Amino acid sequence: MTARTSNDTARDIPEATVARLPIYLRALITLAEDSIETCSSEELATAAGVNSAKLRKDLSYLGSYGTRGVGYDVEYLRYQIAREIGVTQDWPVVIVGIGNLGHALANYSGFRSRGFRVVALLDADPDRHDEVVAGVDVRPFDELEEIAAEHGVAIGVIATPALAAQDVADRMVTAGIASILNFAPTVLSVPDGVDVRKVDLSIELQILAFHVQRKTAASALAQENSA
Amino acid sequence: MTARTSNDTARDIPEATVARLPIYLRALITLAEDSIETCSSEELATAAGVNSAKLRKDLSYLGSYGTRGVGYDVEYLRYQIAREIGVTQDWPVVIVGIGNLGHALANYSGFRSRGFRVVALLDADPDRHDEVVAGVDVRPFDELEEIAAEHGVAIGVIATPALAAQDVADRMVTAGIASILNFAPTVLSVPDGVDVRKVDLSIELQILAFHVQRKTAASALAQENSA
DNA sequence: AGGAGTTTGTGAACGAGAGAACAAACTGAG
DNA sequence: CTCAGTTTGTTCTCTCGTTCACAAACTCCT
Repeated sequence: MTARTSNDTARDIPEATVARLPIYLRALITLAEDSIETCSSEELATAAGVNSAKLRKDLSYLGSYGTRGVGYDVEYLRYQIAREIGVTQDWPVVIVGIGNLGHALANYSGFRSRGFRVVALLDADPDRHDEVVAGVDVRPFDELEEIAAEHGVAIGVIATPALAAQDVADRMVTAGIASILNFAPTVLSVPDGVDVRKVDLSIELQILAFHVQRKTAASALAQENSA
Repeated sequence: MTARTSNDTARDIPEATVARLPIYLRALITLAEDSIETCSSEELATAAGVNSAKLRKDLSYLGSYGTRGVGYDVEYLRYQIAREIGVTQDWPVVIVGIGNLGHALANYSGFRSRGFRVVALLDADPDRHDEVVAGVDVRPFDELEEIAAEHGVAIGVIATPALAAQDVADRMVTAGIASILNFAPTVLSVPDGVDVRKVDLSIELQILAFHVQRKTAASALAQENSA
């Protein structure tokens, strides 16, 4: 997925593990809210919806933060994972495209609570400028470079229609944004070293539909055979 | 991911391949719109953002729909993939939770164009009932079973806050909905045979943040070494 | 102190997915 | 008809990820 460019000095953590760390983090936060101070790999795995062996192996890539015979200290492990992911620091983010989805993203509380701060909402449509969404000004798309430089933005979110997405991505790359979260239903082409993650709502539904169809086809066949 | 319950009579397609079929489908639709009648695996692979060998292997699970020395007929392959996924038929869908995200989902045109028809928007808040969003009535959550039965709903979308999500999922399962797309930041526990896919906005950002951090840490280190 | 009972961290087996490479099958020119 | 050129479908290998199983390390009770 992500291009490994430079020579990895840090021990590298498998991509599959990285994708699960935020899940563990959320589970730990929930446990902490319930005033639970210690948990076993089994308990944490259940809370995160994974196998306990997998959880232990994942955590072992970060270091040895548990105590045998006891388990993990919730607060301590929570901090270690947060530090590893990088959510102990503040991440300025720009969102481009203030349609329905852009609105939803701007209002999503899960961003702010994880250290992601929306510093600007950008839209090409002049009618939307000077609007205020979720306490943030909507600015002209042309100001992207300026805003990115000013706030040190490293992460950009694309919530435009498919047609505009590639242009937006190009401009983001020019502006020095090397990590992009793309909600537009398009394959983006970007230079090496730029990290793109894609979220596609209709693809998720299609995958579900495939499984539904397979299930119903299988049961119809079973019924036929038993007749 | 998905629990394989029944004895698979159909040749089974690897999960990784299933996840890519909708991408191929979209690429084919784009090609068709550009009046391209034939394409090679290389061209289609580029349009879909994958390796051509992987594409050919994926397609080979569906059957042998290409012609050696020629390539694939765009329209024919498009139909075959659509049929395999199941998007040639109509899929009634309910969305629960009409916040910002629910609104965005209800308005998302990519659903309707792929055969997903939103038959109802449900919300527990009585103030929202009889509102109309994207041409669809907002109904009380209590009517879930009734509506699901009436329209033969097989797929449910959860766009509620985290706290409500498990209850909603339980009710969906009771109502016979065995495929759930969950946008709430929670791990759902469901009986075997129920298929849950999760989309988590803040997790995607956290994964990006991890890579940014690693990149900047690596370059800082490189700079240090060269000094 | 010692032993029974837990629970972590990890080595090793296993399975799934990615990519290279090539034979099979087609087209079109001569 | 034959041969060169093209492109698919598939086999093989390698890498990555998952799971099992167990030694190491800790607690607590006697």
